[in-house]
Amino acid sequence: MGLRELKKERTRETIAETAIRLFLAKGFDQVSVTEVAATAEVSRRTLFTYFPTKEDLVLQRFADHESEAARIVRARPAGQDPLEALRDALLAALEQRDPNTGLNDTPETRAFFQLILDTESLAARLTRYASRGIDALAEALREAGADPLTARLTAAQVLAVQQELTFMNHACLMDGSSADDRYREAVGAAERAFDLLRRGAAAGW
Amino acid sequence: MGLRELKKERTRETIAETAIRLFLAKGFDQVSVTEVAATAEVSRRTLFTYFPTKEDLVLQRFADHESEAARIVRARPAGQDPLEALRDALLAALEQRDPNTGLNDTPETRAFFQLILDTESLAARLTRYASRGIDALAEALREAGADPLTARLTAAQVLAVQQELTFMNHACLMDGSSADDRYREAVGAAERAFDLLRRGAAAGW
DNA sequence: TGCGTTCATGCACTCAGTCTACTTTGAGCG
DNA sequence: CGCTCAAAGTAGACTGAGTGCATGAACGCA
Repeated sequence: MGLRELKKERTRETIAETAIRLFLAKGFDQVSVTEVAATAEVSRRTLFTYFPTKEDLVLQRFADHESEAARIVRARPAGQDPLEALRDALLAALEQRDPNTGLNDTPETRAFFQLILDTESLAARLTRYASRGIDALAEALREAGADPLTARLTAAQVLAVQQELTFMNHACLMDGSSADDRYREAVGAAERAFDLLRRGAAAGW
Repeated sequence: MGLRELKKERTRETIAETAIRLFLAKGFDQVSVTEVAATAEVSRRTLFTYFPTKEDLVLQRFADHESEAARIVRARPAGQDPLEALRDALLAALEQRDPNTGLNDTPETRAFFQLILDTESLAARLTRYASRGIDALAEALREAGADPLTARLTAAQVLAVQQELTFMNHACLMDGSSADDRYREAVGAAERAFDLLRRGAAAGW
């Protein structure tokens, strides 16, 4: 990687970091793109070559995880069921307090989540990234042997449920629980969720 | 209802109708709010008192259906399972070629759907409305006796799956099928979807 | 060292959405 | 009726996001 690539990467990082810092401090709508650009010491125009919209300053990191679920399914051990692989990956992420699970209670992560939930345009775009992941996951499930219909339906269900679990974890943390307090419940909820996916609502009521 | 209310309602209708007509003819991004206002013969400012954003000119009708699923659960016959009620409602909607099922092949409805799917900002906002419905449906499921966790998870699953079914139906219609051609498959897909919800993925693979 | 390509910049522009101050008009009442 | 008030509409300026274009700076390579 040449010096050129390096500087680009660094500029990109600086811009996103600066933006998030300002947004956390003052609120997404209270900070203009012009202010972000000035603080990051680039021109407005440059900022927009790196990030197509203001929302992407915050969310582009999620875009990279768009097809995470599909990746997990493809990388599963031979013979393992896709749903099992997804469940295990989620449990592992919970154990590591992966921010994406909503179970990370460092002040920055909590504030970051809250920023997104408090800002309509950010929440909307995040939901959007999630639903793009459906296509990728459905494709992976087809490769795993599911018929196209089941693949799509299951993909939609899995991602919806994962997002919901994340929200619930975050909500608990914002209610005052520590991540460690919440951990057992979060694991229980995740297991219940995959139980629902595997065995259906009939099994639980 | 006084003359005042009447005129308000009429103005609202005129604006939305005009907007959609223009958007269908030229594309969402090719029509400015100013043009819509001028064509509808109101001021820009008036338009924005009726519709908070440009997207709402197209989508506000969906906002009203936000808690449709919750309503169906609450209105179900005594003793009937909520999932059954939702399935029956979906089957009935398919039979009536309800536009919300994606199974309506009048040129206007098809074009309308396509407009939304083709326009990133519209698609994003629509997804957003759908996920707002989760809260309402979860509440209704709790009233029906589900524990809070199961209620939320199930609500998320049901709405995700319904949206997916709608997309699939619309995609088939855009591929050239007539609504009647697609009807049987659509019913099958819906039944399969609720089967997945009720009995889980394990039952089908 | 020089040359072409890629990247950054400044500036002007369009368009969404808001604010303020002003005019119109339906509703209610004597 | 006509008066009056509040609700509704209007005009126009303003902020801020995002784009197009022409120009300048910096890297990579010979």
